[in-house]
Amino acid sequence: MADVSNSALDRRALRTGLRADGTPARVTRRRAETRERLLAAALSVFAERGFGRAGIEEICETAGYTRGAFYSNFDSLDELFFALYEQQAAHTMTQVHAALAGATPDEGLPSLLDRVSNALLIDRTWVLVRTDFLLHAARNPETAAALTRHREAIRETLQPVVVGAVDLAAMPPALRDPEALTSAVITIHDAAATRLLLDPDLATLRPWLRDMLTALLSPRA
Amino acid sequence: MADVSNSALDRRALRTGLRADGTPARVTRRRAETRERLLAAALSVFAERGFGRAGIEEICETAGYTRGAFYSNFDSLDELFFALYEQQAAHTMTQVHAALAGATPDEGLPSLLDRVSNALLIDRTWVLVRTDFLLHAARNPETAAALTRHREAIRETLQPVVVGAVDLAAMPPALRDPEALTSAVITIHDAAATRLLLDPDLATLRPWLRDMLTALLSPRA
DNA sequence: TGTACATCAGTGAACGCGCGTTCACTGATGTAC
DNA sequence: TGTACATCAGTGAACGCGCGTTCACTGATGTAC
Repeated sequence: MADVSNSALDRRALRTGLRADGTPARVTRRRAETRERLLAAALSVFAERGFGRAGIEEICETAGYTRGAFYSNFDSLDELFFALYEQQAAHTMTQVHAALAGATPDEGLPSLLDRVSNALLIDRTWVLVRTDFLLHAARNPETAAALTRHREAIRETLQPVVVGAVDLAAMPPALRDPEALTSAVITIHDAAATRLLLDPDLATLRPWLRDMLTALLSPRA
Repeated sequence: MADVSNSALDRRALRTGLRADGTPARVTRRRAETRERLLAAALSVFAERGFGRAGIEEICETAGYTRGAFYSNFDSLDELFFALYEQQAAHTMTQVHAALAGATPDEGLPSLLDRVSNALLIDRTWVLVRTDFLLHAARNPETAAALTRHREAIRETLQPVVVGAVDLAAMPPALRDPEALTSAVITIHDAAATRLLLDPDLATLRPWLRDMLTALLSPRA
């Protein structure tokens, strides 16, 4: 006599567009657009006020809906935040791939990394929200795992490029390992993003980033 | 007929312990302790919940007071947050000075920096709150100025030590400037703090930090 | 050191607003024929 | 393509809780003598 119906599961199914049997349910155009607009509004509200001070009301108003629309699409602000992160993370990966795809075979690493970071470091808005997400992750292991996964994916994409363009033997011991070296490159990029928070001037940031990467990767005696 | 009394000023005077004429008013022991306990409670609540989700009620409860005590000591959460930052920033400076004071003249830079970062990088709690403060600063120029000032102070303290122990001529161009070099050292330290958010294990972080600094400061051909 | 008095610091009750959450309803969208 | 019908997605009103803020009050602290 197991009760098959379960309202929480049903709602989940509704939101994720899966029927009870796993069949993808129709997702109407209208619904998809509402979701998009809510995500876009959330990005802007999170950036402006911080995740902790962003309200459902405010996000819906920004998106041009009433609060019911939110509850029809998400269970909680946390879920929306997570969805937003995944959307942006996917977008980031696309950008990185695009930047690398344009590479000529004999192009130097500095120029390559320049192009990658020009693609990534445009967006103060996203740096603000991403940092909030980092803090959220620091307090929530599940979120931390997702974030770490995404960073790993980026590292794996970048690693062959970095290793192919740097003479490992000329690196100091701690950077002779490809993984460590690529992580270090990403860390420098993170540091640049942090600087962007205090000084929004990209014109000073870009050369700084380039200089730092060049310094890190310059060959040793 | 200028009206000399002004209730906002009066309240400010009360809080800061200044009379209208600038004379320091008596600050009772009781009051000072209440303030301390509120700051300590705020640190813990901010760390646990994030600044954005921390409530006055929760902080007072943690400190063992009712909400009135808060309003008797601060005008707003922002003001408390700022006071907390200044307190901790002062503490940080003390720690840095203490770490440098213990130096022997012929001690190597790596060992020195090790001791500095051992003094600074203990405290995940404070890293959490400081990152929140950074975000707060990113949205609030006045706060950003205070934060930048504090970072400058640290750099000025560290700079002679770094310059004294590194062969500038053996650095890549971008790091030959003492200011840039010291900033870079601090940036690496920041990056380490960020890592602490995702992986609380100090045992892996400390060597990482040391390796990164060593790599950055290792002489070039 | 003790007492009387003045001021202060924190209490706790009261108020009210903002907003999260729910839900019956309706216009919008999609489907069947 | 058009119409009738079924389902869905978002509306907007209602509810109520949590909490920020105020304030008259009182026990604590400090001062004068």
